[in-house]
Amino acid sequence: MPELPEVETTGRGIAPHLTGQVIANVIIRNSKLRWPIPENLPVLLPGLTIQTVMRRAKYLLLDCGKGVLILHLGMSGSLRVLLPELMQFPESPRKHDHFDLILNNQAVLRLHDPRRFGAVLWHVGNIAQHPLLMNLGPEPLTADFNAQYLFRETRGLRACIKQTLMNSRVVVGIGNIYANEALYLAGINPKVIAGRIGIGRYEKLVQAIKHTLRLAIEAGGSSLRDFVHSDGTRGYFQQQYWVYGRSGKGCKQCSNVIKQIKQGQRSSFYCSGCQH
DNA sequence: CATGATCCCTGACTGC
DNA sequence: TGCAGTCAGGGATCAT
Repeated sequence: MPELPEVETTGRGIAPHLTGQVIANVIIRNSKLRWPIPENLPVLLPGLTIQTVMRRAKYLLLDCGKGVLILHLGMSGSLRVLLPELMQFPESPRKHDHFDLILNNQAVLRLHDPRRFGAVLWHVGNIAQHPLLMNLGPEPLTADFNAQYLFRETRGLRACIKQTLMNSRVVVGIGNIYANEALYLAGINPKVIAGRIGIGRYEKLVQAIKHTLRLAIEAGGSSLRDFVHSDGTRGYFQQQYWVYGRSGKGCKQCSNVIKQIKQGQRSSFYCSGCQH
C-alpha cells in the first residue's frame, strides 16, 4: 500500500502539473471504489481551477475553489500524469485505470487501482469538517506529534502499542510497514501495552517514527510492487527493511530470528532480542 | 468510550 | 500448465 511517504511523493510529483490548471473533463470508467465516485463529477468539475494540492493523512486534496476533490490510493492505487508531449499520447487506458481528470492543457491525471480500496470524493465546504478527516490525529511529521502528546493520549489505554500507532485518531499516516519498522528502531516490542509506556520510551519512538518516514520520503517513497511514480516511471526499489516481511530471517543487528505474529488481523514483525 | 472482528477487492504466490 | 486456496492490507463500520 502506498503509505504516507508514497502519498507525499505522489502529491509532490503531480502538484506542478495540476496547480493553476483548469479542469476540462472527467472520465469515470469504473465508479465502484471504496465508495462510489460521484456520478456528477463530469458536470461539476469542468471549468474549475485546481488551486492547490495538499496531503492530509493519506488523502490527497485538490482544492478547486468551489470544493475539494479528495483522492485516496487505498492499498494498490497510483496516480500518473500523462503529458501530451510524451510519446504515444493519449495513452489508451489499461485495466484498472478507473478515473481520469483531463486538464485544459491536455495533461491527464489518471488513477489506477486494481484492488479498488481507493476513493475519489467531492466535498463542498470546510475540508477539515469532512467526516473522513474531522477525527484524525496529528500529522506524524509536525511538532504537534511529540512524546508528550503520545504519552498523554495513551494514558489508560490497554491496546498494544503497534495497534495504537496505526490508530488514525492517535496519529495519521503510519501504516503496517512503518509501525513495524519504527518499533524496531525504538527497541519496543509491538505487544507492549501503550498505556504502560513511559515518556522516555515515547521520546525514542517518536524520533524513530519521524526518522523512518523522512528517510522513506527522501528515498522517493518505499513502495509496494504496483506503486508507479507520478511521472510514469516505474516505482522505486523496495526499501530495505529491518523487520517488515523478514520473518524467519536473521535480525540485522543481533542475528536473532525475526518473529511474525498477528495483531488485529495484521502481521507484526519484530526481533525478540532487540525489542522489549 | 475502548477494543476487536469483519468486510471490501484482486494479484501474487503456494501446493497439488 | 492450471486450478484452488491463501494471503496481503487501509480503514470504515459493526459488534462486543
